[in-house]
Amino acid sequence: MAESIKQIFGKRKGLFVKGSLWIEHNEIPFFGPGPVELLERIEETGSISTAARQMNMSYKKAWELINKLNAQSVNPVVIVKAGGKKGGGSTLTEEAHRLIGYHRELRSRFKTFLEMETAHLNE
Amino acid sequence: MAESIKQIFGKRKGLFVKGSLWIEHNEIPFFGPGPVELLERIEETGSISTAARQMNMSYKKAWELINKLNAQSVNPVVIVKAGGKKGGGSTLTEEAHRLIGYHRELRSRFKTFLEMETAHLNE
DNA sequence: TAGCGTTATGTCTTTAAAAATATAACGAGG
DNA sequence: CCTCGTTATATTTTTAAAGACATAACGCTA
Repeated sequence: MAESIKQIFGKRKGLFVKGSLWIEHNEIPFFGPGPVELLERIEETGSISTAARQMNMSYKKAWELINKLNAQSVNPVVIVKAGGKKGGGSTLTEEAHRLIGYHRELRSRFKTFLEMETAHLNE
Repeated sequence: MAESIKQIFGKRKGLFVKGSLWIEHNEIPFFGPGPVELLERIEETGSISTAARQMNMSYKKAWELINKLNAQSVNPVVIVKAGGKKGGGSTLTEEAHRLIGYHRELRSRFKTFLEMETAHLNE
């Protein structure tokens, strides 16, 4: 079956099954690969702005992501403080750590799925 | 594990794992859900333009999709004829049928994957 | 050869998303 | 009470995608 597909393209290489994955809460998509990396970097740096800089993301976009994330969960996922020592900063809550861990596993399973489908496609 | 995630959101319902899937050939994405439906409707109607109309898609966009599809495969997937009886028309080749069938199966497996992950997420 | 419905393209406008820019609030520490 | 780096937010500009419009080519049929 699959080998009859790949020969449509002639070449052996360069045929992949790709995809993207996210979580939706009440119809609102809220957790793709971007937010996860942002959370991880916030944990490392303790700052939304430097985390965003590292990812080459505008502070505004990062802040909006965090804001949305906090709004959709019962308890905030990132606790933020403006002003004070070193100007302020942000730290992750337990919920954030759980989300990161879960998403890592989910993405790993998805990666396996895509690799299997790609292998199947290339016979 | 998963139940400790869902309680972050408080509510029981409305939590889904969603995703999208496509095939890439030489880094170029070329086959998502849109093109499949277009192919199916071309088969039914024998015409790109009426197929596009049915999907509420502009003829131009439909034509670009078909063009790209034909360009990336060794043999054309849709054979098109301008002018002639009834003004012309389009028919699918064997390759198109194989693509449609394969894609249907692929999407079915993906659907199962998403449903399993959603169930797992909601415990 | 005129008419018809389709394929084939170019261009222009509209819309939406992203990026850039600017500015204010915050609050501990010097 | 001033500075500093961060969070918070509004406004403008740029860019990209989609859509709308217009027009020509095609070739069978009458």
